[in-house]
Amino acid sequence: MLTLSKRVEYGLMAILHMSDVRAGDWVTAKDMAERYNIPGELLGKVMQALARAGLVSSTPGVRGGYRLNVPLDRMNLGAVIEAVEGPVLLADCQGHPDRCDQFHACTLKEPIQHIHAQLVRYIHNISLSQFRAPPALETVP
Amino acid sequence: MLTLSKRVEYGLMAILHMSDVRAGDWVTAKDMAERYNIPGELLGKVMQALARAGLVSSTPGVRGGYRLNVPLDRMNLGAVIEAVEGPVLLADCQGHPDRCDQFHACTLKEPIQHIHAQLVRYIHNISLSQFRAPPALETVP
DNA sequence: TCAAAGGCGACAGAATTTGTCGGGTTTCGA
DNA sequence: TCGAAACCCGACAAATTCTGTCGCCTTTGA
Repeated sequence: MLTLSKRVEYGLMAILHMSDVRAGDWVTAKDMAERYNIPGELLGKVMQALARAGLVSSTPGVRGGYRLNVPLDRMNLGAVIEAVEGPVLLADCQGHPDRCDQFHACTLKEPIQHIHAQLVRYIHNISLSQFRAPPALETVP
Repeated sequence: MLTLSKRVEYGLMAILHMSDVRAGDWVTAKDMAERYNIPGELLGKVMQALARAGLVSSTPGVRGGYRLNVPLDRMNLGAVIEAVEGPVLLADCQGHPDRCDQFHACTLKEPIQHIHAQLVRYIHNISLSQFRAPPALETVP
């Protein structure tokens, strides 16, 4: 709960990596997989998902690879999560209302939709540039 | 990802239920399980976790049960999640750094701690009174 | 024309979550 | 005083989800 999946982590690592490379250069999934010790085929799938969502561009062929399609500071955590895992659901009754044993007795349905909307907005406001900001300067009272 | 577990849902339903009952009345896990169609033993464990965290009081014995220990508007979502599932982790490398195949190559460690701290603060600011607020009045620009 | 790359679907293994069972301990009331 | 009803707790089985692997296809460029 509230834990990023491996796939999202891999996607974030790849995105950060690509943002370090000379703009316009193509980077292969294999390269990144080796560098970060990520299973190659899995990173491939994650990259394909990011490409489908338009966050990165891809080109096949022998000199192919991936590159960022959007500058880092215009990407956000919510977009990456949704690209890699599909829509965020706060409760799975939002996705599979049929498989919920609490159906009509449930007192959470409506409030969950409310909180869900807040949370989605929240994660879409977390810019990926925060992922390379200097360590948080916590305000200690 | 970002999905509330069944156990947290059950805990929330129980808390909302108890906040509806005359203050000071004891409610049994069995009663709530039947009313909301929740497996009894499971709800029992969830209630025990809430009790250990001090959110509810419990009393054994034939006229025993549970009751709220803290008024609804002073409870928050983060406290319930942590009571039921233990500490929130944004990445499981925070809990099991050993089992992370990316160890030193990982570029996410520090930023994740930063975002994690933000997120924990965020969910602790979601008051449970929001779970029975009227439907969200979205500000449409 | 061939090696190297992305694209995709199906599947096995691992891990987590959910639910069940059995046995305790405490309390109240008949 | 004794038993029913409740909380308490650990261990285990079942179900689900997540992770990782494999095979085959298409595209590109030297």
